[in-house]
Amino acid sequence: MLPAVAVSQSPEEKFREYLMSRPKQQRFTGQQRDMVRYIFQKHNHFDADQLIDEMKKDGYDVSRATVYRTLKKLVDAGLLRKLDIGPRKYFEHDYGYPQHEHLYCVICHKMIEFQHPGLEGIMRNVCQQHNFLEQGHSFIIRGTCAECNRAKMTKRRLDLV
Amino acid sequence: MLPAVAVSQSPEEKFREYLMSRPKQQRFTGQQRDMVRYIFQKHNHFDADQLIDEMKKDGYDVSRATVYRTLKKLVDAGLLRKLDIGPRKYFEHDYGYPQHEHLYCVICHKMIEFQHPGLEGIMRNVCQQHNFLEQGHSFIIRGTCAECNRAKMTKRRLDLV
DNA sequence: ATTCTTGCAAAGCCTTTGCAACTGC
DNA sequence: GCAGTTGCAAAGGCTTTGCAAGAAT
Repeated sequence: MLPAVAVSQSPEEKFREYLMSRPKQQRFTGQQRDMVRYIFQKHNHFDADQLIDEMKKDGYDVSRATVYRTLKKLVDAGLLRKLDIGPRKYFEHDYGYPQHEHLYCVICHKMIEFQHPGLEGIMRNVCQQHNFLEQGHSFIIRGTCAECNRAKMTKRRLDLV
Repeated sequence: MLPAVAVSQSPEEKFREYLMSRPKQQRFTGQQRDMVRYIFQKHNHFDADQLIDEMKKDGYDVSRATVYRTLKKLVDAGLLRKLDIGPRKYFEHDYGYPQHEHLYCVICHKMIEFQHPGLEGIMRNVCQQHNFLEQGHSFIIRGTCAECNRAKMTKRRLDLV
């Protein structure tokens, strides 16, 4: 987990502002407020289903359709980032959280965040070269994490006995 | 389009070899041969649907289910790479084609390939730091390509008249 | 002959949507 | 009270699968 980025507004305020400023005015409802608070109270990666399960387990009354609709708005508002990993769509904090990339463990499905000082320059470079206007990017390295590697090695050793 | 990488076998041969070497022996059928030849005769990015359409247009008799099944084998065999771009799954040559990353134009859906000498080192670095064993990666920069940017600018100029 | 592959259509999975009831402003 | 939101269930897109018929070895 990386250090947070200082922001002047709470996610909730920022979302209200986004809703107000649309060409077509949108409303800030109780369920949306619950979702924003719930999501920004912890830091992790989640997909729609996980969020629904967790929120229900914690006593919130959320409907699948509304969660999908609200997640879309949150991405649009710049509060969340969407990640495509294989067939699943994950979400993670964007507002108040630094830009980063991911290592994705194909065994335990853990996501490890990383930053690298050279990346930004490379991207700027490449885009310039192709006259390309970046809107966003995703850089995901797939493989096996330290723990799972250890487990595999232990297992291999046991198999040899 | 990048320069090809020299390989000793034809894609077809390499696929046969893969099929033979499985724990459970698999067969090389006419439809699979058609697909391998068709796919490796041109270089481009495609999804299952596009491939089916194009092959049908060119007079081949392919069924959706078999195309999906064969594409999966081709990825497994190391002939194709799979890309997740938003909701779509694209395929591209892996065998005989160099490692590269993508710029994806959100307007015209063009995919531009690029390579950058610094990337490999960064990845090796990051993986080492986390004791992570890489199996593959995807680096996709989303945005608007040179042509679409030009078109937008022209349009803006016209709108101002 | 045996075993794998094919094609169909049905089922799956995840996400979106039409619509009537509801609620924020 | 108006306009946007909700929840349901139904529809969507894309992919996978069960099964009987067909093909490869």
